[in-house]
Amino acid sequence: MSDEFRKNMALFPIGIVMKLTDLTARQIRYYEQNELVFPARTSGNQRLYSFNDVTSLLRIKELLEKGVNIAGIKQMIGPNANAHEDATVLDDQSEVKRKELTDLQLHSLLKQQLLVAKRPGQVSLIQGELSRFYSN
DNA sequence: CTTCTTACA
DNA sequence: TGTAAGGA
Repeated sequence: MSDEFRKNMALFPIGIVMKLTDLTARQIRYYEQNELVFPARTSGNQRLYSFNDVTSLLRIKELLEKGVNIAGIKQMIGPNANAHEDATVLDDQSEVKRKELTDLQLHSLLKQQLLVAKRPGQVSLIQGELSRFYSN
């Protein structure tokens, strides 16, 4: 029940989100304009994204690549953001989709840890191991 | 150096 | 979407 809290904690700036999602700052801000994501702001007006925001962006990216437009995505995000195939053009098996989402979160988590450990000084216990799985 | 907004190609 | 400009 407190896990949700951490997932909703506004933690990373747009630069990190760019690496995590492979989206440009332009795109990320654009999606925000269209109310697809709602990042928090720092006192200095800097955007801060939560884990959930990153996950949302990854999902948005997915849908966009499948040919769904902003308006379409907007409609299927608020109400029931869970596994739903709008019978029209979406083709996912609820079971498979759920696993993919979990994997994306895991992927983000690992990358996040890598990034956090990169700055301070090479004092990470997992640095070596994880480095072999990610190019960034 | 990173991010922000606005505006134009 | 990309990118330049001008400020924080």
